Amino acid sequence: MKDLDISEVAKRSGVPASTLRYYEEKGLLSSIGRRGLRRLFDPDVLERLALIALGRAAGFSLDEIALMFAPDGRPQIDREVLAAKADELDRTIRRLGVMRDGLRHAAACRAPSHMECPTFRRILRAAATGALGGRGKRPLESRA
Amino acid sequence: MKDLDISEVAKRSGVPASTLRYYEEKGLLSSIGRRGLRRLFDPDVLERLALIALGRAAGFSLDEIALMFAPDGRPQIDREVLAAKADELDRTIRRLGVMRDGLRHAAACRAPSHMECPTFRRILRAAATGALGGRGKRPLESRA
DNA sequence: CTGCCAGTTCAAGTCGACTTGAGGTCAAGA
DNA sequence: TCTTGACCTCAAGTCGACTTGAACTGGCAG
Repeated sequence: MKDLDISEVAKRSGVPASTLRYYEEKGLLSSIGRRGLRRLFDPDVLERLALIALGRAAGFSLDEIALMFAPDGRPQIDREVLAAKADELDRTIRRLGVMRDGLRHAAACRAPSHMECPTFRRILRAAATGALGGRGKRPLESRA
Repeated sequence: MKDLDISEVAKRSGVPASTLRYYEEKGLLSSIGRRGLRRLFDPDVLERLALIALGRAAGFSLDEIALMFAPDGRPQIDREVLAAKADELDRTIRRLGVMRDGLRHAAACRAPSHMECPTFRRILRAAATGALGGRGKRPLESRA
């Protein structure tokens, strides 16, 4: 009785059934068979889902993650790719750190208007020149 | 001859004309008049655009940014909002730092398969429990 | 045997920030 | 005066990761 049905996988992993179907369609995971119409999953799928979640948390797209699984299903992760992503995260972290400090400063600044604060104006200039990467996607989810 | 036409603003700010129209439609900025059909902008719009770029870099949505401008056009930024965003960035930065270290480790790890590396498995468990916020939006643009 | 309902498929919708395309206007240079 | 072409509007498309809805199926409890 090891095989799991989709709701069981959803419950144990916290991933909605619709997402599981979507992942299967995308080739990120596969069901081991069917009982009638219903998918049956090998319990290993839970580890696979953890790997996917990890990849997502690291900023990989689903397509990138798909490439990290060898045809046989085992993770086959290129160390260079990992290092490159780590470097990318490093740059992002630095950028966000600058922003955070700027926000912190602006929040505490006693100048009557932010525009009169030299620090704020300096950061503003950086933003205007694109140095802060203002054209990127949103750095995180607000969860609000 | 101070007023700028849209291509002039685009050139000086680096923001495409289509985006400028979009921003105007969204209420993030306004043109000062028209010459025929053509919009004319006050040079102040460049500062406004810098502010918008800054807000985007900090992770605010366009709607949030719109709220930061008082009806009279001056920035009217709630210090609490700034502090809250700074805190949010702090959490993101910490999360990304964990990820970066994990990636770095996995990239350097000599275990034959990542699954045999205790550190990797520990991070994997964290991802599985959602501790790494795997359900958020992508942390940054790959720019690739 | 039968009805229920969890599960299925496939297409379409959502969200945010823009971009693109079709078709129209008009100030300015030749 | 006529042509040019930058600008205009409005609708629709794009991208990624899913979610939602309508219509359908079939294993299992009664």
